[in-house]
Amino acid sequence: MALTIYDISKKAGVSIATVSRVLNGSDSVKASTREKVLSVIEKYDYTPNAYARGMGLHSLRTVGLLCADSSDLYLAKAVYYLEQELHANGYESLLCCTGYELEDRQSYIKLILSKKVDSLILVGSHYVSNVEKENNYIRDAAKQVPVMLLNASYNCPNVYCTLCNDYASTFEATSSLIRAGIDDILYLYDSNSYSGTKKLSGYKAAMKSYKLAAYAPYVNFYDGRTDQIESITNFIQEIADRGITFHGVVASDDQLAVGAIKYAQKNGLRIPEDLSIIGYNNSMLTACCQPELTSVDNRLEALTHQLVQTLLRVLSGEEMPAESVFSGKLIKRSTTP
Amino acid sequence: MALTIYDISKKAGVSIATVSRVLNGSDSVKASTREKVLSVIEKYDYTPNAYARGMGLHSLRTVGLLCADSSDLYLAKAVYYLEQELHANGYESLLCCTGYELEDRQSYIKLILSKKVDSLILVGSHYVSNVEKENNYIRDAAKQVPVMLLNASYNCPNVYCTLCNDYASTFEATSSLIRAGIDDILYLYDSNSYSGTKKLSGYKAAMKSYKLAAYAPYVNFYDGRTDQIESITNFIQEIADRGITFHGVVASDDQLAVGAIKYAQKNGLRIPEDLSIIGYNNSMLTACCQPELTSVDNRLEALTHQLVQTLLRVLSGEEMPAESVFSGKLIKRSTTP
DNA sequence: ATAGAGTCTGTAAGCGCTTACATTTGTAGC
DNA sequence: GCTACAAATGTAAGCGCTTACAGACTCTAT
Repeated sequence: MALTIYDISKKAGVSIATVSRVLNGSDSVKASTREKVLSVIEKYDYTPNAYARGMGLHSLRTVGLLCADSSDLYLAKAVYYLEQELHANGYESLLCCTGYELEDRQSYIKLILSKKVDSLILVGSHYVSNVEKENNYIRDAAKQVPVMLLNASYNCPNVYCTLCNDYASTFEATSSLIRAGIDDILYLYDSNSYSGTKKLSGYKAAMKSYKLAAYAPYVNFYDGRTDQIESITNFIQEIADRGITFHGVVASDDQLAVGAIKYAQKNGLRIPEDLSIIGYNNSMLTACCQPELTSVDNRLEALTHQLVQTLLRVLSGEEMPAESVFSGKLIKRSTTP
Repeated sequence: MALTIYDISKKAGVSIATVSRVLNGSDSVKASTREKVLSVIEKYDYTPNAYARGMGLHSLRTVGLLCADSSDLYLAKAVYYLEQELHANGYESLLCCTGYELEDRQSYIKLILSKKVDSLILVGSHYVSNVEKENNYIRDAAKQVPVMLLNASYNCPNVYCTLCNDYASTFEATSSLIRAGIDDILYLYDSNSYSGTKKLSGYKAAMKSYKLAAYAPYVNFYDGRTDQIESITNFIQEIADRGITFHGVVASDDQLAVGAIKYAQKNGLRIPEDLSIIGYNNSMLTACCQPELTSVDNRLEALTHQLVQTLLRVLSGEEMPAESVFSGKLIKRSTTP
């Protein structure tokens, strides 16, 4: 059986309260006593039982990190930054990969709340649906702990949002192609999430402001199949085969954009002369393809940093703004003129 | 304040013991009583406090998942599979991104063990060093809980390893190029970890068995800088500029291989005629480049599945083999003849 | 010497649950 | 209707910790 605080107190010749105080860094312990206790703890390599501790402390400095799929390039990066930032501030992360189904995410949240996390971070805009009723689970969770949203916005007490202005970024990306003289621009997207919708509107608004016709087919490839890129390429091919012409592609995601690059290569189209392409997220994929991909950087590192800082302040009782919005920026590379 | 078992017992008109029995699925509760209790639980949306529970049960069904960098393509996928499989079996994952430094990983482990996880999973071969002393932390941790290694092998009581035969895979990959008539093959690697060393030996052995000279420069690019691919390309360029010739590249990682592809493209070399390239991990990058990358699939899904199954059995007291070794396979695409 | 004000430490009452054991209730056989 | 036994439920003692409160000690100012 592992050692308990009683064993340590006995060996150190003090009461358990004193040991507990040393453990919790209380300053009302005489230096010599502290030394003595610490040396015993050290000697026997004692680690306090976290269950018991959690009961007394009402906080184990743990937050639940929910993301749909931690193997997604973008989400993985977000999870990484968040975990690092949380750890640096003394918090640990309970990771949950909830998938994209509403029901799964609900059962996950229930479970995670039973572990008495201090907060819930929902990573990715998938967590906010356009169907209001489907967001009830957020509302419910927020009754118990502060809920932090990364890349999505939802107006509800005790919910804090940190996001990029995806509408503006996509508007700008689209406009940049139009200004370069391209007027038939396809918008590829694969998600009806909060930010997915914002991006789509940004594209549409840009086209409309130049009085151009919008065409935005929805690509339904959520699962992480290895042939995903090929599927995207085929999808675009079908569109072209239907006689729809386009000289520009704006995508809601770098992966979709890579699919477009491969489509162009398959058809002997020159990039960017015959087809200009813009991705989103500025991921490592931008450097893997040839030519290298122009993409929108949505400031993930800044977002995650801000999110954690907001969380820490909320947990310490400060009044904080419910929404922090950053601006993305277009990183020009070789797939655009 | 959240509801406790007392509130529920009161509302249901039974004792807390009965509620507890219902919660734990004891069969010594009358059906009608069970119904009554369950309906109250349902009505008030009660979730038991996991810490209090953990004290009684001596397990919170949580395992610590340590990986160096969850944003790494390969590790992220591993984390994803592991989390899914664990969750499906009623376990949750405490994620820790420890970075690549020994000290950080030690402090992380200490912390995570205090949270009384049921096991520790070390994701990635970085965790096993060739310097025996540096592996002491594994030994220590294994005294407290079973330690599972993914992609590495370490002989120690209470440590269980699930891995792919990287030596054989790299031997085979290298040999396949040699058999295709290429005799100046460069091996690119970026890690001196357990599996890194195995792969390197596989390459060397293959070259030696055909009496060819090996040349394996070490690429030191751990950090996730976005210009990583470019750095790799430059690195290879320098080698070529030094007058070293090579018509084949075997890499310990897809990303390194992509760097090689870009090097070829920059220098107008045809792939695979002038330069053949083989990657490792069979990641999504294989589909992002042009031509598509031949790569070694190291059976990640099978590995993670096996690892969790082994863990579950170990936790339930079964005697299990200390090592499970899978065979990788070469997935032929367009960067090889 | 002694009250008063610190400073340090100990005592004991929880925290919300599980579970051994005690008690009550139900059932069958007479 | 009573006994004997099984089934169902309740009582209460932990689990290992935190922390309010009380008590003991030290030091200063009188």
